[in-house]
Amino acid sequence: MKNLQSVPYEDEVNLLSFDIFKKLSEEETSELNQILICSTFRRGSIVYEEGSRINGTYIVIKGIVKIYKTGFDGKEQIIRFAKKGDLIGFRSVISNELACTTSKIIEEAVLCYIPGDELTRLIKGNPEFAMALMKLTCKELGESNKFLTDIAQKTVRERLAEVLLLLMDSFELDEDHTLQISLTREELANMVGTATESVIRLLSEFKSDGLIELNGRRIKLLNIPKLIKIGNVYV
Amino acid sequence: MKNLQSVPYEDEVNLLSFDIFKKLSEEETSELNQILICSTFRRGSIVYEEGSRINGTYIVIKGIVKIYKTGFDGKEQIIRFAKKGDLIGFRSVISNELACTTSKIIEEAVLCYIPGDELTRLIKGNPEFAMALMKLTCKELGESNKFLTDIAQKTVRERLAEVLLLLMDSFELDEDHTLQISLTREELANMVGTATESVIRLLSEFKSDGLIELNGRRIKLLNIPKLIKIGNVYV
DNA sequence: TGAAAAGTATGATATTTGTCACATTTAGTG
DNA sequence: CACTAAATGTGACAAATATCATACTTTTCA
Repeated sequence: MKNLQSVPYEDEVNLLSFDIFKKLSEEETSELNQILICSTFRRGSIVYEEGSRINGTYIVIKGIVKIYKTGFDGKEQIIRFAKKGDLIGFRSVISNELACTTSKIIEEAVLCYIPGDELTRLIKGNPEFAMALMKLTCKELGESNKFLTDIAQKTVRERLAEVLLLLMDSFELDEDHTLQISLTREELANMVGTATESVIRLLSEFKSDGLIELNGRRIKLLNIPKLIKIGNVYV
Repeated sequence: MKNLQSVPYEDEVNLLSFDIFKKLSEEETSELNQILICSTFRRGSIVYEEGSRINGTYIVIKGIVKIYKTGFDGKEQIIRFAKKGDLIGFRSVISNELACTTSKIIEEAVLCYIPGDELTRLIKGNPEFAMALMKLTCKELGESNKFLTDIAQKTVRERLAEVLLLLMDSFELDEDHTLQISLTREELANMVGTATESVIRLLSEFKSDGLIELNGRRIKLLNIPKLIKIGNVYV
């Protein structure tokens, strides 16, 4: 139970560089800047836990946050990963419900806290901002329904290929075609919705089929068109 | 390809009786009333189809609408049912994407069309309304993520019990403990995310265990606590 | 640095669930 | 009302996936 602390982050944060805040006025931005509390969170830290009350939202300045639900038997289901520019926890603040997910840092992160009151004030005071936030939520809802359908209908093999491609879209590949996010096999399984062993087996299979290359947790995508075909992924 | 037409609906519609419009002012309500186009849709009608552009949203005045996505192999995944007071199609209007679901009438319905422009005007002009709409979306997102986790982790048996309970919450039981919605076994399967035959088998099993009683498509819930236990449903 | 913990890998096996075939019943429609 | 299509029900079987056991490897951190 260590690593749960966060330390203040002193650098300047330029809110306007994040899409979601683009619509804010100068005053709103500077006011928000006054209120923001930014901290560095170490790997493994829990930002908030499912079932707890959240009184504000966080904007991710850097790092990666894993957002997951815990099933009744304790197994994680990863809902999404948040990275630079993403908001986390804001759903529960708006709907005024207890957090329905847990947020855990998987790559050292800087997060800035925005109190719920301030968020509400911005929404009510700035229709353009409200609209942007609503768009964001609606897109997320669309993605969630899409993935729901995939989990319900696709095989594990298809879903694994799809998840690799989703990760590619979110975190890009480096020059070497390697996924820029490092996940354990168990985490991959918790995204795909399957057993860890199944992911391990399928990854080896993809590897021997020349679709990917494995170096510990680093995954290199060698044949993207084939992965698209296997995953039945249509853009 | 019949039944696709809708006929004008002439009765008075009292918008303020719907939660989502409670925050509208008198002028806004009467203006909206001018613009609303209400129609009766027959069973089987398609309101809008996945992939098409939607330029407005519909409020359900009466009846039941099935909202589903079509998987790559043509199989339906039911996302939700909309009933009196629910908005449909509004997600795509806000996010300005093509419809990501199809809406089909499964019980004769009256729907009123609200053009996207009007919806946007209301959101921008009335922060309370914007907030209410956002709450709605956030709740839906929470439910979607919850169900995603269930589909990923629970067995078909658990999910079927859960779905019966969800239907009970949405559509209530009559005095006779019978679910007030009539679905085919295939539709149940398309909610649960399984094969039709599996639903048929499990329903008979529930029946012989004395949990439910079947009369064609009418399902009577006899032992709700046991269904809760089987479905691992925690409120 | 080195021990403990966590993660990865693989085989054997059990379980769940889907698929196919076919009979029967029910519902919708001219 | 009768006829056709759709839906329901059941068995046999196949396929996909989970589970368990165990060995090996890597990471973590005291």
